[in-house]
Order: sequence, then structure tokens, then C-alpha cells
Amino acid sequence: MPTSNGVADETSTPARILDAALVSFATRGYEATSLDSLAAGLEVRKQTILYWFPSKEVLLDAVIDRSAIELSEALEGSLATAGTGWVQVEAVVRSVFRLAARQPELLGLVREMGRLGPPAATRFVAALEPLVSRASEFLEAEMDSGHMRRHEPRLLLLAIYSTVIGMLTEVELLRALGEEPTARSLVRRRAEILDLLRSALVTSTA
Amino acid sequence: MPTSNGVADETSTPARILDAALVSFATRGYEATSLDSLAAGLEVRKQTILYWFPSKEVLLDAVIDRSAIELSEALEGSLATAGTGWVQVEAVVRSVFRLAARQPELLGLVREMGRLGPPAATRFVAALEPLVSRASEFLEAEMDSGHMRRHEPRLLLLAIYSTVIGMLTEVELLRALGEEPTARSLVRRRAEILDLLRSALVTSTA
DNA sequence: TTGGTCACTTACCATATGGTAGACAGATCT
DNA sequence: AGATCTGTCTACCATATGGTAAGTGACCAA
Repeated sequence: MPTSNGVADETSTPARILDAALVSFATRGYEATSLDSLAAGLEVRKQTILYWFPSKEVLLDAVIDRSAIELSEALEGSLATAGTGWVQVEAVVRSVFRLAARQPELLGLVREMGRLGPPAATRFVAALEPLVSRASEFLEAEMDSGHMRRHEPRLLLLAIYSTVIGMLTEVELLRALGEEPTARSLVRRRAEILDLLRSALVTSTA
Repeated sequence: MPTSNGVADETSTPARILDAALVSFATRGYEATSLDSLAAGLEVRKQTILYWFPSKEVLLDAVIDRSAIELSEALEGSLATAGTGWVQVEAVVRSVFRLAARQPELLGLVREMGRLGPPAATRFVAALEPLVSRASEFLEAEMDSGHMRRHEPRLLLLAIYSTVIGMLTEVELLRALGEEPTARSLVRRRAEILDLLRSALVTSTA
């Protein structure tokens, strides 16, 4: 009943397990998440988890797959509203921030993926591959048409990705910088990053 | 005898333990690192580790402290060679990349810190606080003098940090983008990021 | 020689973890 | 009604983990 998340409103047990696992994996990390504590949070016995997901690794894979789909849908959606170069980039960044506001765990998981070795990370990246390709091609096209400064598209993508994820998930550092992770701060960070990206990417001042 | 690292050439046991712990914490993560496996790699019994560092957490703290010092020294050094705005930024970025080439684990640890909760992360950030302050003030001064576009200094710092760390540590994503993490690639990434930063920061094209 | 400290070891231990085996209640099917 | 299937639970278990207690040999001062 208490979904606590808001995304998968399903009361179904496997969905609830996935929700809880996503949150815990994203915040405490995969290894640091025990099936027992997960089960306790769900007011369910550990065996119930193992009934739906035969092993912890399978559970991780399931979380990855579901998250990759959600992420893809959200971003593909904002990529679909085709626009001129910068508008498009801005739309994507905004939708990522929207996602971060609604489901911070999702972004946290993305971050965690980079740390988890080849089995998990590979699966995740593979699932997002079409998205990456599309974004990469988009950037290249924009450069060709002169809307954006020329860069190595894939490296540029990595840079943008790193900046956005960092600005969204480096909570500790934020705190140390005197920036409490509030909703207001999120807006400021968004403004800042958009400003930076525009300066870095766009050729002529729009 | 086999220091395997190159930095702390000391053959002293505690130093070797710190070296191994740093590498393992940075690559496999703190929780995923067991004292046993650590000891095995050092051809030493686990108790030897616990003799020098009474608990795993103390070991982590020690690794953090030593790494923070190394990091500070490296960056303070490149900050010391005072120069005009952009030259200064470039020098720092270059020294981070140099550090990444010589001691990738150090950067890996930085990344890991963001994930580890308040006890560890706070300690780390606190140790680097003077560096952060200095960098922040530098940026502000540069903006005041008109050498750089105006931004929120602390957020700008976070953005730069995120980008650099990301470009240096997102190995999986790099691979997925067809960029093998070689030395050659490192140079390309450095060029790319410097290019990006210059576009984003500098007011007049140097 | 002896007593003590240092660096490290062997011997254990309590606990937590992922996972197996099988029971049990309720729903569904025949 | 009886058989079967579904979802969850209780009962265990092997292993790994961080950590304690106590020993051992080398060295060193008195």
C-alpha cells in the first residue's frame, strides 16, 4: 500500500520490490544493500524477494532494465519534440532535471552504474545505447550545420552527461559548498548548467 | 617489496596497506572491499591490517586523509604558479589529468567519496576545504576582473569538478562510446575538456 | 640473562548474508 | 470435494565478514 515512490503505483509485490531496490541501490549502493534490510522495509520476508527474483543479481538486472526503460522514455520524449539545436539540448537537460526532481533515485542509479563493473554497467549502457546513438548523431548534425562549435561528439556527450549527473548527484559536495539540496537549489543549478552549456556549445549568441 | 603503486615507495607495512586499500576502495568500493581479500593481496594476515588500523573504518579514514593530502599538494602546487585567468585554470586541469595518469586510484577515490555517506565524505570534503575555498575565490576574482563570464562561483566549481572527474572516471561509459581508456585517449579527453571549458568560461577568445 | 616491546600470527567468534528446502493458506480448476 | 497452483512464510545452512584474544619470535635495554 505505501508505495512511497510515486512512480510505479502498482501494489503488486514485485513492483514494490523493484521500487525499494532501486532506491536502496541508488542511495546505499548495490553491495551495501542486503536482501534482509530490503525485505524489512517492505514488511515482507526475504524469501518473498527471492521468490520473485531468484538472486540478488537478477534483482539488480531487473532494476537496471526497468530504470533504463523509464530513462529512455523520458529522454526520447523530449528528444522527439524536434527543435533547433540549442532548444533541443535545453529541452533534454530540462527533462533530466525534471526527472531528478521527481525520481532522484533514477539518477542515483545511473551514477551507481558507473561504479558497478562490466556485468551490470554493460547491461545498463547497452539498454541506453539507442538513446546515446541518437544524441550523438544529433550533436554531430548540429555541428555540421554550424549551430554548434565543433567537438568530438562522443566526448562532448560524455562531458555533458558528467556535468549534469554531477550537478544532480554530488549531494555531499553541494552541502560542503553551502548549497542545500532543495528544490530551489535545483532550479539554480539548472539555470547555471544551461548557461554554461550554452556558452560552451552555441556558436552565435542566441 | 612489490609496492605495485609507485607513489609511496615505502616498504613499510602500514604504507603498503594504505596503498592496497586505496586501490581497492577506489575500484571495487568500500563495502565491497573485505579485509581478508586486502590482506591476501598483500600476502599478510588480516590481523596485521587490524594491528595497524584498529577497524575498517579507521583504515578508510586513513586512506581518505592521506589521499586528501596528496590531492591538495598536487593541486595547490599548480595553483601556486600564479597566472592570468585561463592559464591558471588550464594548469589546474592539466595537473588533475597528470594525477589521473599517474594515480588513477586517487581520482577513483574522489568519485567513491561522493557515494559514501556523511562520515567519510564529510571528512574528505573537510580536508579539501581550503583548496575549495581558494579555487572558489580565484574564480570570483577572475569574474570580477572581467576575464571570465559571470557565474555562481561555487556552482561553477561543481560543474567543472563534475566534468573533469566524469571524463576521467566514467570508464564504462567511455568503453560504450568506443573510447578505450588508453593514454592516447586521455590526451584527447584533456584536449576536449580544455576546449569546452575555455569556450564556457573565457569572455574574449584568447 | 631477563623482561619487555614490536610486528605479526594462529585460533576463534558473533553476526550477517545470499540462498535452499519445504511447509502452509488461499484461490482456482476439474 | 479433491488436486493443483500461487504467493508467502518458517526453518535452515554454508560462507564471509569484521573483530577479539592470545600466542610467538625477533630485537633491545637493563
